[in-house]
Amino acid sequence: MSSPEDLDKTYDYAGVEQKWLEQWRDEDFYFDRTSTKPRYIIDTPPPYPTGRLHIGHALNWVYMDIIARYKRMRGYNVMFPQGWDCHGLPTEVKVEEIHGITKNDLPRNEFRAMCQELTRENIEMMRRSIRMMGFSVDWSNEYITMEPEYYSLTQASFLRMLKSGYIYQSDHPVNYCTRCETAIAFAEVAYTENTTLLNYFIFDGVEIATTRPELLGACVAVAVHPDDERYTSLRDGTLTVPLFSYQVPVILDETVDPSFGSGAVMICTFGDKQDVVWWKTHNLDLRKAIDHTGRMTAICAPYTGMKTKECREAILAEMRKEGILIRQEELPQRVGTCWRCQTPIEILSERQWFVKVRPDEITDAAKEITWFPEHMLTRLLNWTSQMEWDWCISRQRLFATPIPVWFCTACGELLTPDEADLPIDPTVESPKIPCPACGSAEWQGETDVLDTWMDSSISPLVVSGWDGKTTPALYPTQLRPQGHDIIRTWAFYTILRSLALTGEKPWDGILVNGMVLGEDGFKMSKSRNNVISPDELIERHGVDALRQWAAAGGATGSDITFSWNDVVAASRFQTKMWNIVRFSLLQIRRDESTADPTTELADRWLLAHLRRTVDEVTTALDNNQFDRGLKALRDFAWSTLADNYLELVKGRLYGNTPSRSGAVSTLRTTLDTLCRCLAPYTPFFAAECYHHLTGERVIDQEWPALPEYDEKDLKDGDLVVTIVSLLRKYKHDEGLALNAPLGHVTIYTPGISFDDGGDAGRTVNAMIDWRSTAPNLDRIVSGITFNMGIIGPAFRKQAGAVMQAIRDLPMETLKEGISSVMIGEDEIAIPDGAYTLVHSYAIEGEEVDILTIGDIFLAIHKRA
RNA sequence: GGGCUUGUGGUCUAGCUGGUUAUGACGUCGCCCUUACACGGCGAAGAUCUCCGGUUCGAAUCCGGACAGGCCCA
Repeated sequence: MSSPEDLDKTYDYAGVEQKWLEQWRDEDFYFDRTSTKPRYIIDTPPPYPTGRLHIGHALNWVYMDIIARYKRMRGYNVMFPQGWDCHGLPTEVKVEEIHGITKNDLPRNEFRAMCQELTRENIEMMRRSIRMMGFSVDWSNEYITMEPEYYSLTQASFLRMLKSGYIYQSDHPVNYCTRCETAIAFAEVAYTENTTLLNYFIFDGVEIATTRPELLGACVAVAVHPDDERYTSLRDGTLTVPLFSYQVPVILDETVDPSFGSGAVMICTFGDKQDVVWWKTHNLDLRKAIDHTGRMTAICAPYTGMKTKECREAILAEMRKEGILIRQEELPQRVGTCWRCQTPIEILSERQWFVKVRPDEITDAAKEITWFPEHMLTRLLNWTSQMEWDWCISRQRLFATPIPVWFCTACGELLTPDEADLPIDPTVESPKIPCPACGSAEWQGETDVLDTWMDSSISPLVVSGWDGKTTPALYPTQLRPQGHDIIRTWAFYTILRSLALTGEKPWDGILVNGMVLGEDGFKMSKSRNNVISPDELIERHGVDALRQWAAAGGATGSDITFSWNDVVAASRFQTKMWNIVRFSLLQIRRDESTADPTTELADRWLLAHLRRTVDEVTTALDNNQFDRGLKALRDFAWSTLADNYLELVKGRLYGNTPSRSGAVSTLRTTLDTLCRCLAPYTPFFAAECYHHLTGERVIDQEWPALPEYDEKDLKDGDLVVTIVSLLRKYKHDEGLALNAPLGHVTIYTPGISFDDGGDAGRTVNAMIDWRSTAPNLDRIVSGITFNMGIIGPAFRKQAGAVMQAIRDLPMETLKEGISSVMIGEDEIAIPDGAYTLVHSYAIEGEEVDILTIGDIFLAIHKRA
């Protein structure tokens, strides 16, 4: 224990945080694979290594770290691993930018190496941030998806799902980004609003409206509604595509909206998702008009090689020339764009790899998982139930996990590697065997790579120690913490993959955090200039203040509006708490007695409240209600302990009575307990205080377990506190200083006899006489109030009538007390406590001021 | 257009399995530098709980509708 003189007057968060960062060892937070304690594995979200941790990460990691630290104190063997989800386009783009190249300028492997190098640098920067924030990460279980140990597992998972029929390849329309030159999944499509032109033109005599005239060369049919009488004559016939002069069938389909445009729709492969549906149901031809670089193909001659936009203008110009363009209207629309680069997506038909989506399996598993908050489950269920296409997992990129298969150049036979040989890059390595089907020795490696979600969706398996084959003994994990923005992606894919690979759910629970909004209430964005960086916050108020903000800024799961106020309040709480510790240490240090401490009512009362607070915090943390727990602790420390208890016992602490050490020992227990409870929230602050108090490390302590308390101590203590506060208010109203002598006060507590050990009198500087009898005063009933909590349930519909009947009784009757009341012919019993009489007092004899709390009277004798 | 969600003093926020006086913070006003803390203490003012309707003896809380915001999607 240190001497109080060592404690600075104000809490130096920067110094303290630095000190404990140096003190904690990585080993302190390791998961013990040999332990017999119950396990608690957190499936930490692996961030994309941009090099910067943003405030949303901070929120997410604070939740996890609170849980990790709390569970350790509760006796769990906790794994809080850190992963890095490396692959993806942003890094490719960044590398191109840094080196002034495009990825096709150099060999695949050289480009990948550049991506890896940048990623390693970024990971290192983010590691430093995570360490600086004191997150108790288990670095012995770190994983990096681009490293061979990890992506060989990604490849193994691919091969297993290929074997079990979950993965197949097929020619199928996919969402395609022509800038990134890759297929993307629906989950990666973002939608933006804009206005486009709806062009009306004559299509072989029929008026047709289209927003995509550039796809005219990809037209494969014209569709009309079967009941549309305007087009009866066209049924079963064909039309000639203008400008391109080839025949397309006219088809009938109920889903055509006759009121949109002219009621005739041109179907192209593919203008939108609806085209795909019609194309499939009517078995239409496939005409590929756009290639994967976004240029028009040979079938679009003479527009071949043009970008879609140029082609659109050219075709419209040609239509005008031909005189078939009738008019153009503005049309608001939502355009699907690539979520990474905002380029409008095209729907192209390509040979791609797919994972089968089995919505029922996923739905069932999702329901077995405990969702915090519960309603987030609905989002996943809604998304799952409306899945129309399977998940396209192949990408035409470079920095990603290679798809580990080869094709025979002679016969097209597919060959997969032995799992023992993973990881492999099929574009670099070749099989040593000839083709089992045709005997050819020429192999072509698959150049497509895997969607990054294929990497990250096995994270719970990997941290549980998956060998690529059998379900790990530590599976499933206990908790997946993540944001609600990626429920349809990461949560969805992880459940799907877990079921495909193990048949089990990946986690027992999922904790979904909200987004952090800027101070203006909008999503943080550079363009709004409302971005707050964690660094800025830490610089100004320290890590613990940031953590308090994250924990208490809002209810778990809801979006949290950033507020400097909350951060400042957090930092003030630390100062307050620090001063409580300083003051207490001064008192503890003066404690020379070795005898058993004499406890007073106030001491027992404080411990009762402490126990209740611990219970509240425990329940809150067990239910991921971080804000509730922290608020309970702040309220207890500031109000109950500092403003009430310390004020009550100061008199004892300053004196030398035998009950002094009772107060000291109470303070010791209370601060010890408070530090432990604060440890998950503000680990640096708690560590520092605890060290001063006990000389030990709070991270080595167990969660507090306090004895049961006596309800009477709680009630009587509350009464003393109320009395003190009433007397303070009285002083305030009388214009007296709070420490001014108040003279003589008689307190009548009829039926209750208790001993406050003189604490109340010393606190308000008065001589207090406690009487367990009613005072000898004349009193007049001046009104009545009803306790609806009793009246309501007891009388239901009759409540109003009962209250009126009681009000109608003569004051004299009420004064004597009633047990029943007549309503019409019926006698109705009135339960105890159903009403309270409001009194005024007639003062006789000595002139006293009267204060009342219920039936308790405080008589203040104006002269001592 | 659909699904989910939110709407509480000047600002942010808790409560929302219905029950006396609606939580806390910041801000505002008054008094107090009482030997831990003025980043403090003691008090005060400030809310028709978005609006309308319903259920109920009783609604911030449950139901329906409107308006507004957010997220996800068509």
